[in-house]
Amino acid sequence: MPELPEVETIVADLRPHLTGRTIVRCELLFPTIVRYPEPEVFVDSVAGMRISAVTRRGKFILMHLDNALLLVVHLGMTGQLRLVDADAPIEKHTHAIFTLEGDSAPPPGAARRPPRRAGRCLHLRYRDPRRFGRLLLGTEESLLASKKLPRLGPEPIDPSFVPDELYQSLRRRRTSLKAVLLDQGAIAGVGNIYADESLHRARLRPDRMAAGLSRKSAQRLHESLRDSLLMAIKNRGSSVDTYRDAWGNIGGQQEKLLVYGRAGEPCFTCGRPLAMIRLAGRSTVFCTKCQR
DNA sequence: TTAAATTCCTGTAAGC
DNA sequence: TGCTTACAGGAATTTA
Repeated sequence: MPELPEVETIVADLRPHLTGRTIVRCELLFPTIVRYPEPEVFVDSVAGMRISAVTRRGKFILMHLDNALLLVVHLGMTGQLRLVDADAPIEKHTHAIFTLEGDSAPPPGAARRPPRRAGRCLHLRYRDPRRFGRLLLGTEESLLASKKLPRLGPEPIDPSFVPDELYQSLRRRRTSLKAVLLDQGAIAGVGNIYADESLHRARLRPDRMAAGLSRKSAQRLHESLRDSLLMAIKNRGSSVDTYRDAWGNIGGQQEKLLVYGRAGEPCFTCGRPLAMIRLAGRSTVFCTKCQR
């Protein structure tokens, strides 16, 4: 599942190859993947637009276009954004194809080159077997006003996100720690993998009430959350399901996960089998001995 | 107002 | 072997 580290990896990969390029046209093979505006308007509006920047907010990929327009991509569970040669075979479940202006010169400072040959058109393709993802287009104001882009909490890896901010958002909530971590309005970008990982690192039970957590424990959670996310970014994300980077490669963090996907297996710290419960509608794995 | 439950969707794996 | 069924989950929507 693409969470903050996976989305960050894709954005960092795409940025040098998309910045400054123009979208020649857009083709929707599955129009309802566009949630706003109407698909026909979307297709007409992106054509001819230049991409001035590529950024991330929570799990959203933001492509900044002319006229303050944002082309927004949310990958949902199985969404993939790939940069490929225009003549590459179209994979099953490809829902949108953006043809980019041809330019044989690779962008300066490109760490990884996409698989393309000089003089060929590039495609940015969106595929998503489970179709939980979505595409949006609009100004930030219009997307927020229409509630297509939700109000998001602070970025957990931003230096401005301090322990006290986490403490304050936890103490207001009468639900589990896990539920708050998954709430995008509380903290942006955390999903099921890194919620479980950071709670384990912080030695906190996921079903503990958020309100009532001590300042000291909140500080520990703040640190482990940042550590989990930054380490995953360093390892280019977790490919536990279908996640692939912009070139179709898997990440490396799945090899290093402490609890996610390891229910019944021994805890790396104490050896006790990891427990699994259901919290906030999600399977939740933790150690009953190490996490209190 | 807030929290919990439901819904969407398809590939995969378990069970018979 | 082949079919059926349960499960995975992000977030919008609905219900409590």
